[in-house]
Order: sequence, then C-alpha cells, then structure tokens
Amino acid sequence: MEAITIKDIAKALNLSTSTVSRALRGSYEINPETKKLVLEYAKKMNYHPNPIALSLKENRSRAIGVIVPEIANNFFSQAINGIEAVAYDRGYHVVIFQSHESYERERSNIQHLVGRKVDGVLISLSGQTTEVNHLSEIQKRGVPLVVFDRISNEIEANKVIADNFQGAFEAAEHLILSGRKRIAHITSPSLLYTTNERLEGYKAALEKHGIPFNENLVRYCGFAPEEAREVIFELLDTQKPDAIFTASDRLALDCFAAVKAKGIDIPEQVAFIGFTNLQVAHLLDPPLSTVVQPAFEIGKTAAEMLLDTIDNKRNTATIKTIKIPTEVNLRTSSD
Amino acid sequence: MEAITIKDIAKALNLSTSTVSRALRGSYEINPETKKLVLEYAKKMNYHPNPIALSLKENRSRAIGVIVPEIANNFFSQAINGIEAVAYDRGYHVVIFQSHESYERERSNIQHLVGRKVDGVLISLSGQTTEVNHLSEIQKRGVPLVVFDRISNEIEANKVIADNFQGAFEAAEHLILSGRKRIAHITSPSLLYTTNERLEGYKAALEKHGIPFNENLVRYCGFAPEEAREVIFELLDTQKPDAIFTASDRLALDCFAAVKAKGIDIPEQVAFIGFTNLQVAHLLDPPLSTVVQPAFEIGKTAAEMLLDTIDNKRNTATIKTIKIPTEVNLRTSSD
DNA sequence: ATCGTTGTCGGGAACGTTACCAAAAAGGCT
DNA sequence: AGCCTTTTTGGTAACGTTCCCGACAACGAT
Repeated sequence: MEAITIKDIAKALNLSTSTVSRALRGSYEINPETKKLVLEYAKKMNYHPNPIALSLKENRSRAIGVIVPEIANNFFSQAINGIEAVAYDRGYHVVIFQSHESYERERSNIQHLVGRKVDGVLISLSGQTTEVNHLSEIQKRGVPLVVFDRISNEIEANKVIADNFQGAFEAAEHLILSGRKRIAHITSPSLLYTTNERLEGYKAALEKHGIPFNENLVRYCGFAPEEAREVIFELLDTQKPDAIFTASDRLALDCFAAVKAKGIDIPEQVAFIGFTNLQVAHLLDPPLSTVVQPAFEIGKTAAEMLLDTIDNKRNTATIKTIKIPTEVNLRTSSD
Repeated sequence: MEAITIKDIAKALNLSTSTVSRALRGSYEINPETKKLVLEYAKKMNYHPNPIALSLKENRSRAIGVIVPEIANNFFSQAINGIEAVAYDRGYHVVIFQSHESYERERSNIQHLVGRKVDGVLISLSGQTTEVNHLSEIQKRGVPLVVFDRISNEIEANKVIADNFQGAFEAAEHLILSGRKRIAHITSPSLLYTTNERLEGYKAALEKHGIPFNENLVRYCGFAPEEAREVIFELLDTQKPDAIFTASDRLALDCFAAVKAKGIDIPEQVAFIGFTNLQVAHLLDPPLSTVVQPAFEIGKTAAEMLLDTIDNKRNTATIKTIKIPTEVNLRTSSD
C-alpha cells in the first residue's frame, strides 16, 4: 500500500494539482464546494503531505536536532525531556543523536542534521571536541544553534548552562565547613568548559577559607571505563585526601565505587560530594550529597531560545548566555 | 553560505547534470579525465549530496527509526547503544524517539518516521498501547519492523526479548530457597507482554516449590510518579510480605525507596530483588539483587534482524522471536 | 565508403509539493 | 455594448537527484 499524493487526489477528482494543493491548505481563492470535496476525499484516503517533498521545496523540516554525548547519562536524558516538552508544544519534532564523546561522531551527526535540513541544532559538546569549526560552519549556513551545558568559549552562539561555579563553590565550602582540610577534586578533561567553571568554584571556596590550593589534589579524568578507578586509587594512595568532590555523574559513581572497594569509610575517613543528576543518590550507601543541575530546565530554556530564533521572535544580532542556578543537596556522605 | 549542488558543479565545469551525477558515483561510461575533474571540484567545494532529494527520489533514507518509552530508563538507553553500534557499522543512521508511555505519542512518532521514509522501525511498545494497528499499517506499507522487549502478541513481526520467564523464575526461586514464604510481586500494567511473562515465571517458581499462588501478593502499577509509593505502602500494610520481587527498573527504585522510608529492614524483614538494569545496584544500601537483561545485546540483535530484512539478507516470509538469556545477580538485598 | 560498435555526453522526466503566472468565465461598471 | 474586475482554476517551473533515452563522434571492420 503506497501513500497517496496530491496527484492522486487531483486525478481522482479531475482537478489540477495546484487546485488540490490550495484546497488542502485552505486558500481563500478556492471555491468552498471544491474545497470541501478535496478535504473530504483527502480525509477518506488518509492523505498526509510528504514531509520530504516539503523539506526539499522549503529547505526546512519542522524538526530540530539535538546532539548529546550520551543519553545513558541522566543529566542529558532529563535535558532532552525538557527540550521535547517545549518542542512538541510548538509543533517541532526532536531528532536525538549521541556523539559518544567522539569528535568524529559529533561532526558526522552535525553533517547528517544539516543535510536533513533541521531548522536548528541544540548541542552539548563531546569530551573530545577541541575546535568548533563544524559549528561555526552550520551557523554560516544559517542554521540557528544553541549550545548547552558543555559549551565552548570559541563559539559565538546562545548558550545555556548551570551555574557550575556557584555549585562547586557551595560544595567545596560545605566540605571545608565540616572540617575537611585535604579536599580532592576529581573532574573531567580540562578542555571542557564546565570543568574549568567547577574548578574555579572549588578554588574560590578554598581561597575564601584560607586553604592553599594544592594542584596534587586535582585529577582530570577521561571517559575510558577503567580510567576513573585507577585515577582515584592513585589519588587515595598518594594524597590521602579527607574529602572528595567530583565533577560529574559518571565520576561520582566511579569514585564512590572505588572508595568503597578500598574499604574506606564514607564519610568518616573521606567525605564525598558529587556533581550529579542521579535519581538514586539518596538510596546509595551512604546517601550521596550532590550538587544537582536543573537538567530539565536547562533543556527547556535552550529549546525555547532556539525556537525563538527560528521563529524570529528573538533578536539574532545579540547573543546571550543564560545561567541557571544549581542546587546543593546535602546527605550523609558529606557529613 | 548555501550548500553546493550538482547543478552548480555542472555549470562551473560546463557539463550537464547527468554527467556530473555519473562522474560522482563513478560510472564506467564517463571519461576518466572528466571524472577526475568533477571529483576534484566537488571535493574542493565540499560537495555533499542532498539526502532529502535522494530520499524523495528513492523513497528511502538510509536511516532507521527507534521508538522507546523513555530514554531516561537505563534499559532502553543501553538497548539504543546496541542498536547504534550495528547501525553505524552498516552505514545507517539511527533516529531516536520517545513515546513517554503514551499511545498517542507513539502513533505520532510512527507517523513521522514513515513520513520521513525511514528504511525500518525498531519499537518497544508504550505502556498505554493496547492495539497495534499503527504498526500493521506501516508493515502494509512495506516498512520492515522489529519489536523488542515490550512486544505484543497481536503483531506479526520479528521480535527480540529477554528471557523474562526464566529471569523471574530464578529470582522467585532464590527468594523461596532463602526461606521466604510471602513473596510479593510488584509489576507493570498487565497488558504489557513482559508483565505476563515475568508473572508466569514467578508463578512457576511458586508452584515448583509447593507454595500456593496468592493473588493478593501481586500488584500492578502504572507509570504515574506517586502511584508506586502508594501501592507498595498498601501492600506492606495489608499483606505483610517477607520478600518483594519487582518487575522493572522504575518499580525497583520506587519500592526500594518506599520500603526504606517505612523503616523496614532489608533483607532482614523483607528480602528484595529487582528486574533492572541499574548500573548502581551494587552501590545501594543494601546492595540490590537484580535480574539483569542484556539490554545492549537485545538492541544489537534487534538492529541486526532489522537491517538484515532491509538489505534482503533475511527471509521475510518467516518471522521469528529471539529470546536472550537473563542473568541473576545476587547481592545482599535478597540474602 | 558504409555500417555497426564503442565511448562519451546531454536532454528530459520523475519523485511530491508550492508559487507564480495565465486564463477563462462571470459579473459590474460606464 | 465594451471593458475592467473578481472568482476560480490550470499550467509550469522549481527544489536536487538519478535514470532512461538518444545524440554524436571516432573507430574498426567489411
């Protein structure tokens, strides 16, 4: 069973395709009776306009593309839910892609999206992405772009991020106030923007409380599965921290597991606080203190910005970075 | 900056579009020198064929669609990773959609996918889906379909599922062997196929060990956020179970939280085992026993089946259901 | 010299849709 | 009666690509 087209309708009703087309979109310049005839027949035959033909003609698709490193990451899947909520409301479809932290995949995804004529792109950069030519290129092609969470200073676009500095500051300060002195910070590769923001927050808290910054207590950790475990073991052995502040979902879990595997008591020997969106943080042993990012709201805000520029409701000349507050959830792991 | 087309190349090189087209796809009947000329110019100008035009012409897109209830569910995001792994290898893009457990959204997603001429669809049914006309319709249109995990008996298609019966059987049996008598089963809405499979496994284990099946110990629970909590509270109060076996990620977490909130000791008072793909099961308090489904492998297998039928490497006349073994991971919550 | 063959290319239609330009009929105006 | 609007419809090009068909030259064979 093939899909019915405007031509089929035209033939069946002895009309021209242009008449049918206009009737279907309710043009004023068409006889009400003809219009009714066409609409009824279309309904009966379950006619749906071919979106591909429309895209080819109009150079748009009524869909926006989203690229995230990993949907298995709770933060990103929640952000996507925020994006979908507003996009769906405003009549846009959302096409989801994963870069799997690979720069190559990210490029390929971008290629595919612009080829498919998405009306805009929302992206959170992969951990390997060090240059952003692929992004400025689609901007040159006129594709609206909003970067969220994993942003880069090198790209001029609207951006939405959590207040990483503030979150990290509060987390570190809390550890300090509970009497910890050797506060380690385990974080993502240093080329990520969020990494630096969080590091700065951490440093600021130390400085405020007169604790000298000790480079040896900071570890950058890539995305390889076994890497985190090794990094944390080495850190524990050589630096003997009395607190750990981690910078992401993934790292929090890996570190948490590693510390427990070593038989170190949390929070007695080492206090722990993570920057994460885990929904199970309160069910862990012990319950994990977290800095939570408003993932859904970040997605929602980013999508709104994007759709506003697409629909020309936003001044495209001025770009803007929206920062959304984080929230600190203290539980027993950092007591 | 607009994308360059075959016409542009033709004009620039004083050739016809047909010649350029053939040169680009390396047709034998084209002068090697002309071919070289065209290819070099195309490369220089960064030419990429317009996939939309191709789709319109060829009625296909080199993309497959995936519809899952919720990507925030670990099982599904892992399954998607399995799907992407094989699709990427075989030159197909993967378009991800969420039904959010809504039948309407599922229909709308299907519509969008066939409109966009995906070459095949992988779907895991929403919790609200009771009839599958939207699926048989796309089959009639010739779109290959594979259903995975959340399958339905009413649709005739290739299917991939975990061995739910076996997993449930082993879980229940383990609880029985550890001396539990009143084993509750909290599960998803009864119209889901997996629900029944797991229920049957649970029943079979009871029967094997001479424990009469008690309907009051079984609870079906929808997808509303607060529902699980109420259901489990009511169950605990009225039935006093000494063990709970839950049928999904979501339910396991909600129940786990509810039981702990009530101050009931796990596993002392109530043993607990979940059917889940949580990556943090071993970090919970106490570590959670689970029946894990090979999500990645399920996705991989389903995608392979789909791509095989798309590429005509598979006999489309015979349909098949592949069942993949589950694995039971015993931890302290069920001691 | 004529013919068929081979190699190389261009023209046009088609995929489904919309937009522009005509065209025909009907009606109103002077 | 002649002309100009208005209403309603049809024809065609265009979006980017491929594919079928035909054209034309060069070439060897008869």
